[in-house]
Amino acid sequence: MSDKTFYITTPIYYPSGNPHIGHCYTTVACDSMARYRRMQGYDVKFLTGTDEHGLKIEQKAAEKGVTPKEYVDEIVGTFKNLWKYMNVSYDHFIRTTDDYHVESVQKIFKELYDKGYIYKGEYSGKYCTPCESFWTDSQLDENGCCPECHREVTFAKEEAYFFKMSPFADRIEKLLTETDYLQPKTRAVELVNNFIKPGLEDLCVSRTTFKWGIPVTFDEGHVVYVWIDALSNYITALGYKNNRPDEFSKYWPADIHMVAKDIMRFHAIIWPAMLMALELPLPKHLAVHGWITFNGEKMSKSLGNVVDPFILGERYGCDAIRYHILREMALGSDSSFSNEIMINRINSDLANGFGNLVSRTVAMAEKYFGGTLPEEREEAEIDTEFKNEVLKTVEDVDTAMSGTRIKNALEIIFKTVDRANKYIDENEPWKLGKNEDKKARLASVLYNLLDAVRIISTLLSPFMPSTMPKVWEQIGASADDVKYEKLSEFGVLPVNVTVHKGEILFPRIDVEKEIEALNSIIKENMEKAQANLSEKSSEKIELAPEIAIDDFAKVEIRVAKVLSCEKVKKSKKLLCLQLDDGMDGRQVVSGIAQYYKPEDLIGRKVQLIANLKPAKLCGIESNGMICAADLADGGCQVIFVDDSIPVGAKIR
RNA sequence: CGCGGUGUGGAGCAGCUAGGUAGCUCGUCGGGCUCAUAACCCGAAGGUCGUUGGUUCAAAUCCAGCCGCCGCAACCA
Repeated sequence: MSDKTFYITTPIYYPSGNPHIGHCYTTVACDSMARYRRMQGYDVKFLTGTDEHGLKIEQKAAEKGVTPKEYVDEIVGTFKNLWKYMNVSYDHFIRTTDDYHVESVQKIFKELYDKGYIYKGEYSGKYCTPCESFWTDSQLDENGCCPECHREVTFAKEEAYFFKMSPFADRIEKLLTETDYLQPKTRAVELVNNFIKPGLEDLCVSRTTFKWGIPVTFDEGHVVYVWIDALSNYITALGYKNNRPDEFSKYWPADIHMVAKDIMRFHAIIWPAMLMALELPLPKHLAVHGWITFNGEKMSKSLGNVVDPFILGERYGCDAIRYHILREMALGSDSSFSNEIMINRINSDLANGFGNLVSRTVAMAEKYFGGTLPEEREEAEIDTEFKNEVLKTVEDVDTAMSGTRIKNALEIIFKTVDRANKYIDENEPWKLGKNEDKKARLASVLYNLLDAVRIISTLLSPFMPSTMPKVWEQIGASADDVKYEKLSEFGVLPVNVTVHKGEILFPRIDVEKEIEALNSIIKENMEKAQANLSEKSSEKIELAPEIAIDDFAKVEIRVAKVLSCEKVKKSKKLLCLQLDDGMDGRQVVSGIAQYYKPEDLIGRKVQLIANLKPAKLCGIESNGMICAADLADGGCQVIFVDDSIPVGAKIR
């Protein structure tokens, strides 16, 4: 093994549900980076895993009537199966329930406490007693109630441990703005402006409201909250402060943490702060990629618009799925996945481009030479140019991969595939084949093509590891021929190489037929999801605690008429309504902009909670609220009042 | 006036840092070829580079304003 090391990680995924193509995205990208570096001779450590603690898992397990551990064990199994299926070559799979991880986290927590970075304080906020949960204001539902059970919340305090972030603010800002830690860097400004400039708040790192977590060793009742538990997996997996073999000194700091943009913040700010507090070196790069949107919509499990990666893989082969994922992936921006884009991509690049190149080259070697090339050769001037272009790809790919630009690397390789197809036309081997005098020239052309395929397929092997060995078999390349060191020259395959025509690598897909098939699968899924939703909502109606008539009398509901209505600028959800309430008129802000246009409301009569304490939303005063019903699909419908009822009438 | 990004032929994008013939992939049309997975190769059509103004001999590129879209933050009383 080389002394050059390469440590790359995926986030650890939260096993509250089965994995989907979004998880594949990050994991397959890391896998191709890991395989690429391994091929180059690096001593690679590739880590993935699952983040298994927390309230949500505890609750889901309770719903199913199993222990949290039993619950996650099952889902972790499906993650591992998917990675196996997608040919993901992780070196270690960490689970935050693993003993060594628990041990390390407890030590890390204690160390931070001893160093004075963690202190005991009070966590205060809106608390829902039945759910035993704290909620921030933004998590509450539209009535200011618990988002889980929709009961009233109370203001409460509990003891909690906090991690001091402020001492690290300056260093983190520099890390983000002055180094190339963050890829792409455009997001640095966003982070600095939104979080660092307003002042970093101390982070709550323990909870007493649930049990399913790592206990704080020196204070019974407290469990370590997600941050320290989950983020530290990147070092506990290396044996940091536990009895696993010490790989920490070898692999740390990590070369790349790859994450999706939704968890960028934690890896860009909190994780560096933790490492600074522990006085450990910082990771070299944080590669942030965008979301996947499917058919233009955000992917959503509850909507059911996600096609299961297993099903896609079964239809087109896992390498085709891997290729599509990697080819569309870009750091920073979102990528839109649609069945049509995917199928067209597979057809044009893999079937027509690469697959067909291999097929026609091998077929000609068989047709003209019975499979084994003769040794007589005749090189031409045109060959040098071709060879140089092919060899150039190797360095270009390396440049792209060094910047984690996987998509770019694939673009470069496929440009060379096109070049090779063109080389065939330039030489018209089918004409050479008809002329006995030209056999030596023909042998040279075919040899150059086979050797070019050797280089191309070797470069592609980190991205499509299942298919490339089949290519090597077809072009008669030995394991030794496809080593990375041999990519810098032509003439590696044996002079009298023997080819073996095999099965079609990437069959062409019938676009219309497949899209129809996939759409019906999606439709079925969505119907199932809908059915699930309505089933759940009908089962789960649970009333809020009983109230007395006096309590109800406290609420004053009156009929009001909407005089005018406009969107609150700079907000997505808010409409600002001017109401005739039978008194002096009033202004109410309501979060229904996504469901109603201003003109839909003007002139209509609505129910107004008239004695609600005024509040400011986005800087605009709101005096009361409008009654609306929540719909099962997450939408909302205003309760309009019959026009015959006069404005100001009291409702009870 | 919260912060940031983006707007380029039908679609998706590159080019903009260091101004000077507008480029790539897919699609469309025409031609060629027949070794190959109805694949491959060549050619063509198609763009006032969001809009208005400014700087300059010269602006997709620099500056200012406006419009549209997206993301983050805020926010569902």
